[in-house]
Amino acid sequence: MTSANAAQGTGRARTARERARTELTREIKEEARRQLADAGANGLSLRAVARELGMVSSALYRYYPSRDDLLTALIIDAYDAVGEAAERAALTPGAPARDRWAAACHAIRDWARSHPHEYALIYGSPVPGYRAPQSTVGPASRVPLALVGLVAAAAASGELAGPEAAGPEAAGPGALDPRGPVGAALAAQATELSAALGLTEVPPQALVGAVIAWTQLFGMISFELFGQFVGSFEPADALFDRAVCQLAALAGLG
Amino acid sequence: MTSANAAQGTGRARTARERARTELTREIKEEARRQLADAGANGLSLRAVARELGMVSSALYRYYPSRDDLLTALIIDAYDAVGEAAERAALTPGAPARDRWAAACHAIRDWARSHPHEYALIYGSPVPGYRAPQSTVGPASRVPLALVGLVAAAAASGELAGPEAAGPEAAGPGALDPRGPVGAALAAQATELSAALGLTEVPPQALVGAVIAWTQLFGMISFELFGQFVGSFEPADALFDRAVCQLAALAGLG
DNA sequence: TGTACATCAGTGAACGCGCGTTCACTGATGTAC
DNA sequence: TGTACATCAGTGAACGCGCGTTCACTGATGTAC
Repeated sequence: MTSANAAQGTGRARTARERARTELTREIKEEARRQLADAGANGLSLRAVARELGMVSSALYRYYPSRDDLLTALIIDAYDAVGEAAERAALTPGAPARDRWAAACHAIRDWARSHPHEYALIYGSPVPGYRAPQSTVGPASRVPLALVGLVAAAAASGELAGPEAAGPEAAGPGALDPRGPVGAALAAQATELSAALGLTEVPPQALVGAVIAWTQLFGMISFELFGQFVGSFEPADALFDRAVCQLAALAGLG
Repeated sequence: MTSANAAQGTGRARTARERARTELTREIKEEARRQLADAGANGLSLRAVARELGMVSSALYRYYPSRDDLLTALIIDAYDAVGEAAERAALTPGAPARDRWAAACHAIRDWARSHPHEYALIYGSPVPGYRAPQSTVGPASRVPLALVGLVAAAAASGELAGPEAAGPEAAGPGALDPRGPVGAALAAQATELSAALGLTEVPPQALVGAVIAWTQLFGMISFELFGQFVGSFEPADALFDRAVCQLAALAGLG
């Protein structure tokens, strides 16, 4: 480990080749991200990336075996970036669950607004002809896991509002009750999922509430970024804030 | 008006040319929709459409002056189709508002599931390089109008649950209250919008609730169609049903 | 009813462009002795 | 420390493909007299 050219984790020396390789890999992805903005995922072109980097197109094949592999790398990076933002905001220890929830929602929205094309890449229409490989699944689940984890933590600490806290009228029409116990089919899916996640202490209706809130959150962000609010609720800040409060209530954090 | 070749609305005679033209216009859009499925909006190609119809590509320019105009026609058709489905379900007279709400939500989801590529075209990531013209705005607002109209009708008939019906705990933390009065910024946007729509009788928080519910609805459908539920809540029927009930409550129809 | 003219749908060739991927190669960097 | 060999990043040409759009044209359909 001779200072300058020591490898980060291992003690192996990093050769100039290795350094050049990581650097160029980074530059390729950076340029590709820039091109997502102009042309979208379908329009991402190895030739254009190479051209912009001053290389010949065939040289890129030393770094990514195909266009789809480059796309996969971008997708994983994007999921990791938004996932990390959500985790960082959600896992602030000490703060009440409700505040952590709001912080996570805002962190996700902020990331989406500052990276709209990467957001579209992962939460927009599927890229035709592209099948996401297994390696994207882990990164993709970081955001929902962070949100569900929040609810699980609240359940563990007794912060979670049960259905009995929902007031008299919420106890009304049985299965239609939006905050009451979930139906059998849904409960089965929920318990299976929470078992898979190792979160057995979270009650099914809270998990379901968190998942529904998760979809709402991204519905809101997608409408904002994809232009459905043009001419009505734009800017969408106030609408978003209110939705976040409602979501917290749905997830039992209200 | 000599029976067979009388024009539909006007009394003008329809020539063979006119009939051929409407027929081919229909066939072009039909084939283009088929290609959306394979290649997505970016991949929609005039040449491929022409090839499939047994025409030469330049012939299509008699029908659409450019690729983007064909895309616009598809977008308008899609908005109209989902809008009509929503209206038909929402405007059933007599039924209670809550049921009409659920019917509209299910009608929209059903349309989306049976036309996933058209759904992606209008609610997915924006097509790079394509600017939606003004003519799409009217069709695009049919769905939100149908939903807001439902809430407005409920308000007019006294069916709408006010904030006071939300139970003791909902009256809690002032501005954070998810069902209480909306803040000033949001109220201003809401009243401006309802004035523009000519729906002055609907209170701002009900309008805001309807809009938030609208975003949630499409968040749910997008996640279902775009694959975010793969491996967890799939099929999403039970989750969707529950979300719809919660949405009705948020919109004041619960 | 028949004829002369106008309209317009569809053809075929062309322009100029971009794409992903393969392959044999040169020459620089790294490694084992 | 120096040399022989192996590794591998990047080149340049090529393959075969598809695209949107323009343009001069042919020939069928429609219309006015």
